Amino acid sequence: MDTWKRYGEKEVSHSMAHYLQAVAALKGEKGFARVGDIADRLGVSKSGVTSMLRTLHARGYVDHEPYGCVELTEVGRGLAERTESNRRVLQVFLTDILSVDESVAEEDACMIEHLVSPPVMLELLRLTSFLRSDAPEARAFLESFRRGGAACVGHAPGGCDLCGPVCLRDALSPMAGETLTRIDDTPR
Amino acid sequence: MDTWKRYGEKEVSHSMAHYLQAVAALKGEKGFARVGDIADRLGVSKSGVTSMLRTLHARGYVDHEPYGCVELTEVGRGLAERTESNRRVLQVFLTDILSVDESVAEEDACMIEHLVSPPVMLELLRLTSFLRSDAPEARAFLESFRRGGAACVGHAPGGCDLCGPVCLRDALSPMAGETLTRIDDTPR
DNA sequence: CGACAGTGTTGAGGGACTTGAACTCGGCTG
DNA sequence: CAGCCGAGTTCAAGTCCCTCAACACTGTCG
Repeated sequence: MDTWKRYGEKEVSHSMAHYLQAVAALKGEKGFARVGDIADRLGVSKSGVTSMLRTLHARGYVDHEPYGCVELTEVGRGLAERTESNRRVLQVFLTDILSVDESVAEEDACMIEHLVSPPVMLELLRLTSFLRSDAPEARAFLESFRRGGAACVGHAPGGCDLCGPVCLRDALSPMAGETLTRIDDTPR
Repeated sequence: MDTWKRYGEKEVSHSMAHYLQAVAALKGEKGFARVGDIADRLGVSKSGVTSMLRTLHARGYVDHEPYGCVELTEVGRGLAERTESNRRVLQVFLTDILSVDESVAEEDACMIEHLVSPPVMLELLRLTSFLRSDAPEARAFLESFRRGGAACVGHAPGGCDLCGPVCLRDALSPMAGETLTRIDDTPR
């Protein structure tokens, strides 16, 4: 099993994804993206930007002639837009459905936005939009869920069906802060 | 905005998380964890293992005297178990709720297991277990959802409420393979 | 005891990403 | 048109994680 090694073979790394998003955002906001603006926006040095642009150019994601502005290629723009959409959907799922703090949601979304595969994003989008719709099944479910629906059905010393030998709830609760208080064992 | 920079400041990196999980798994399976076993399991060189063990030891996650077996510290065991639980919950959410292919779910879970924060995991666990329970609201909702509930409510040229200026569905569909066929615009 | 096989470590080196210092480019300004 | 200044680049260096090659340890068997 070496699924885990594919981590380094992702189309874009976390850094790359954010450089691409920065370029796209600057183009949108000011019409052009310069090295210094990218550096400021990302909080990195200009030399770091130059060198990352070299990498991104080598991969065919940006065009950048020395001392000039940065342009996204078709592929680069697609990646930037996809990452941005992923982030947005994740953020909405985390805040609106899971009711997690805005700031936590933002951070988590930012961490994983570039790692979630298209099929998963597509289904997550569908789930989120359905849950946010006014379909009666959705409203009924969400209401129950928000009132404190199940956690760890089947929870028992030595293992629950979902989280395995060491209950996730037990492992997580001490670190989850106030969220903890909403969890209890009484399902439905 | 430099949330994105905290990526490198996570408690454990992707690699570390998998080394810790490997040690925990080997201890569980054979009672002890040796350098070579860890290397085989992860598909890395033994020297890589030695050097990572040095790093993990420096952080207080493992004990390892030269030429001896590897032991997890309390903290290390906690991290390994938490990551493992995260993976399991994510996997179940992806396969059972989002109905994503087993292999895709496995890969995605593996990519993000160490990045998702405890409050999010806790709520995701609650959502997943509630949706899998036999509560009537859950069954009704899931049934509708599986029949093809909404995607991109509000979808319109130029932007949908959820996925932003560039619709996630449009960006994703060409790459999502067969999943695509299950998506259409007709909500409920 | 002593050599061998298996196991583990060290060390040199590489790729990705970052920084800071020093240098270059290009356009304003006096 | 000379000088200056802001913007961008190059270069050396550092960190993380990995590899391969060479060396060191350990336990077993003759």
